[in-house]
Amino acid sequence: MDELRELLTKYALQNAIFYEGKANPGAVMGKVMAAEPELKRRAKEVSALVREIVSEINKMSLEEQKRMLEEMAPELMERKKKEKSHELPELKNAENGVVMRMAPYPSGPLHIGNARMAILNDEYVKRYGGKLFLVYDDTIGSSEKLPDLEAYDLIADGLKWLGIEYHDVFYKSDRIELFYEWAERLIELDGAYVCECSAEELRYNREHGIECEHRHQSVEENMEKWKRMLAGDYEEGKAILRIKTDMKHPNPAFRDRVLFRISKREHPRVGKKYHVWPLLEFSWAVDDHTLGMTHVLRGKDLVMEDLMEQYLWKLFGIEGPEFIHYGMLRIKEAKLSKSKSSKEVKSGEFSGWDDPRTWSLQSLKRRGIRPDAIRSFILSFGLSQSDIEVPAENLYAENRKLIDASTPRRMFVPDPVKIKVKRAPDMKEIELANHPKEGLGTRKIRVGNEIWVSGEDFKAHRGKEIRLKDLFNVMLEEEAEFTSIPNKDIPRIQWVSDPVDVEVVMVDGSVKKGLGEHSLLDLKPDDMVQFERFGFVRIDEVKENMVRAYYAHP
RNA sequence: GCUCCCGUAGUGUAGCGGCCAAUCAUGCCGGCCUUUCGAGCCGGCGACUCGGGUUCAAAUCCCGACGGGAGCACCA
Repeated sequence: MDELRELLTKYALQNAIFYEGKANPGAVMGKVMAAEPELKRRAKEVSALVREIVSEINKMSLEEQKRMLEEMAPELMERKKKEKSHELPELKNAENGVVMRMAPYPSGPLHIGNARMAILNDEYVKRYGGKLFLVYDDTIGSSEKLPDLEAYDLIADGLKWLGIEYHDVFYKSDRIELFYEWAERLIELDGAYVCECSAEELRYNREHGIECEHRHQSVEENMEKWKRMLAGDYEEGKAILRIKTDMKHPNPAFRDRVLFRISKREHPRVGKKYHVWPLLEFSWAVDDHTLGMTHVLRGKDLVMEDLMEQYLWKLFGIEGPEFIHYGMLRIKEAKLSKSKSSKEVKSGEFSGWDDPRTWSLQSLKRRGIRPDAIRSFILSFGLSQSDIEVPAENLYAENRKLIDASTPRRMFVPDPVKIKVKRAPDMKEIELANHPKEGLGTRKIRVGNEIWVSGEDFKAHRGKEIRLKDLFNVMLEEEAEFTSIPNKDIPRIQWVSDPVDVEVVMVDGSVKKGLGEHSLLDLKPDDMVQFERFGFVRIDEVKENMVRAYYAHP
């Protein structure tokens, strides 16, 4: 047997014994090519030979095949498992370090969608070394999207909590004059013009590829009108600075976009100092260059902005960073709109920026979700460009992994129903473990004549024998008959005696009221507990006879 | 309508010409364990959108269809 024939036979035998005695020529071929890449040049010849050998081998019994392989190449008898890592993909041109940025708009706190932007940046800067900047993208916005002074701190708090390390902070609102300088350069390059069309005209012209009269103004005329814009000679909406691209550009979104517009609204940081404000594309074209960015991570909704920035850099003759996009992420249970939440918070409909319905980082913190859980959750999406909708369950699973072992168990009964146990044995106090597996100590529970169970359990098991978990068995009624003490294989339900009032703020903002065991009063805010058969909660407030908690997840 | 992006199990995700008869997580189902419907352990279910092409070889490359998303704001 020649060398090639022997090699092919080994792999064919291996494939056959892995798959019930029947080898597949394609699969064998693949293995062979992977093992001996230099055979690729003789692929046709090899392929024919494999077919021939496989058909021979498939005539043999599985036993014969095994014997033969054992003789020829025993090392191939075992299946090897391949290890795979699930890391973020490499960035191009990042070997010498990176400079990256996070650019939140301060209209509210970061929500879990914004956390993706922050975490991805943080991961890459830590991987390659370099700098990460926080750049508040606080231009004047729009009437639907207003910058808000308290949002600056909410954002910084959220980043800190997430463990994002950044090296410097910038404010767009401090850089307006820099943008003016670059605007004038652009006008001088005849790359932009002042347009006095109305928003409607502009939209119409853009849709139909029509050039308006202003497009043909001279550089001098444009400069003069620009100066008048800065001087305040125009009212809002009466003049804008537009880039000159091509009104017939196949992509309507690319046609002569607006670079600066007039807004006389008051800005929360700089007041009425400026009334000519840049738009995102222009300010970033300048800043991505002047701040020395190497890579920019942004959502897929901003691809047009890449093109505009690149177009501007070319006009200016400067270089800019690489852009990397990720797809749109939605949490199924959350409606990720900052402006909507903002209204509900301001109106008092929500309890604040940490109301669970906002899905802000603050709200997740209040529910007892760990920042590390958010990080693994976010990293599980990688850098994919698909638009995805993920159930919050995935986040909860990550969090559960982190907290389960260290979280004590307690009993809690929502919508309690009081029962009296007749002829109950005299048990003044019992001692229960805080966790079924981990050594988290014990606590004592005083047992009185009156016992409460949850309304739901009462309804479901009324008239039947149930076990009050860790206590004894009863026929479940308002006047419950004691039956026995030893554990039985019947439904086990939670109960409380010597109770304290408990309120649990649920994810939808509603409040679940019930009773919990007395030992809850020993807890402190931020402690996590699992209410058995109810879910994990974070203790938010402990008063004399009342405990308030936030629901985390099942 | 135009432009761009994306289509791998229920949901996400890895893979990016042969080692894929496809990874991992989550979910679901079953078993064990357990005085929680939790956790753990074991086992199972479940996917390359479709049609052409290139190639000895396609989830992977090319073309087309279909499906989803984003942009076309004087928002970011």
